[in-house]
Amino acid sequence: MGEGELRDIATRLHSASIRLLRTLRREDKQTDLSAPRLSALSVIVFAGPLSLGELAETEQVRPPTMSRIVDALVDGGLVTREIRPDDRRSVRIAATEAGVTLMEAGRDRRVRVLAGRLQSLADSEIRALGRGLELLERVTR
Amino acid sequence: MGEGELRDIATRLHSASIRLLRTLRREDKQTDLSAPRLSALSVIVFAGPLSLGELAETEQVRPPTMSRIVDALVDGGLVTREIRPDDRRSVRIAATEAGVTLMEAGRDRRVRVLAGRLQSLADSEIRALGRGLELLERVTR
DNA sequence: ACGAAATAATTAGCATTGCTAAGGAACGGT
DNA sequence: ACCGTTCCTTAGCAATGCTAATTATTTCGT
Repeated sequence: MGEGELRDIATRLHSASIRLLRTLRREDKQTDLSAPRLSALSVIVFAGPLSLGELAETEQVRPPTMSRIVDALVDGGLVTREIRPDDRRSVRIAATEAGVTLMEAGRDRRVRVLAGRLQSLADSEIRALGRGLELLERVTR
Repeated sequence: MGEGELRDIATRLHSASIRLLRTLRREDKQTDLSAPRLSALSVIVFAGPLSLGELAETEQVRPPTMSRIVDALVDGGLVTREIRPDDRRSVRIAATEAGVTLMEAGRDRRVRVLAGRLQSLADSEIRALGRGLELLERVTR
C-alpha cells in the first residue's frame, strides 16, 4: 500500500468525520445544555463513574474548568459528586437517572438523523459501510 | 435492511467519529490558536472566501461571536476582512498566505497521526475502509 | 511516628467565547 | 424619498478556558 494512498484515505476520513459531526451537532440545540456540559455528561454516562481528573483529561481541559462544569451538572441534578472513601482527596462523579435520560435522548436524536441519511444507501452499501466501520473501530480504540 | 441494523450502524459510526476527532484534537495544542479560532480558520481556508454570516452559520455560532473571532484572526495576520464593493453591508473574509500555511500544518499533523494508525491495517482492509469511506462521503455531503 | 513531598480538587482572577439586545450603514421596493 | 429588511458591529452579560495559589489528604523517607 503506497504512502500516498494512506494519506489520501486519512485526509478524507478526517474531513468526512468533521462534516458528519458538524451536521449532527445541530440537533444538540434542542437540549438546553451547552456543548461543554453535554459533552462532559456524555463522558460521565458512558465512561463513568470517574474522578474529576480523569474527566478533565478525557475532555482535554484543565481540572478547574471541569470542576465548574461539574458544579453546573450537579446543580441541574444530572450528576452526583461524592468524596471517595478510600482516597478522600478524590471525587467520584456519576450520572443520575435524569442525566442518563437526558444524554440518551440527545444521542438518540443524533443517531436518528444519521440513520435517516443512511436510508439512501442500498443494502449492499450498508453492509460495505459496516465492514469499513469495523476497521475504523479497530483503529480508534 | 432492518430498522435496527441501520440504527446500530449509525450509533457505532457516531461514536467512532467522536473518538477519532477527540484523539486527533490533541495535536491542535501545538498550534497556539484556540479551538474556535482554528476551526473558523479552517472553514475560511477550505470554504472561503465567504461573508461573516456564512461563516457564523457554518460554525453554528451567532454573528457577534464570529465577528470577534475574525477580529482576532485579522489581528494575527491570518485572515483579511474587506467590505464587498457590490454590497457594502457585507464583508469578504479570506485567508492570508500565513493563514493557509498555519491551517495546513495543523491539518497535516492530524492526518499524519491518523495515517499512522491506519498502518496497522492490511492492504485489503485499507481498501475495504476506502469503500466504506466513499459511502460515508456520499452520505455526509 | 513524623515531617516533607506529592497528589487531587477547589478557589481566585483573568482572557476568550457564547448569547441577546440594540444600533448603524447599505440595500431594495414602492 | 421613504420604509422595511439585511448585514454587521457594539455593548453587556454568563459560561468556559487558562494559570497561580490554596486546602485537604495521602505517601514517602527517615
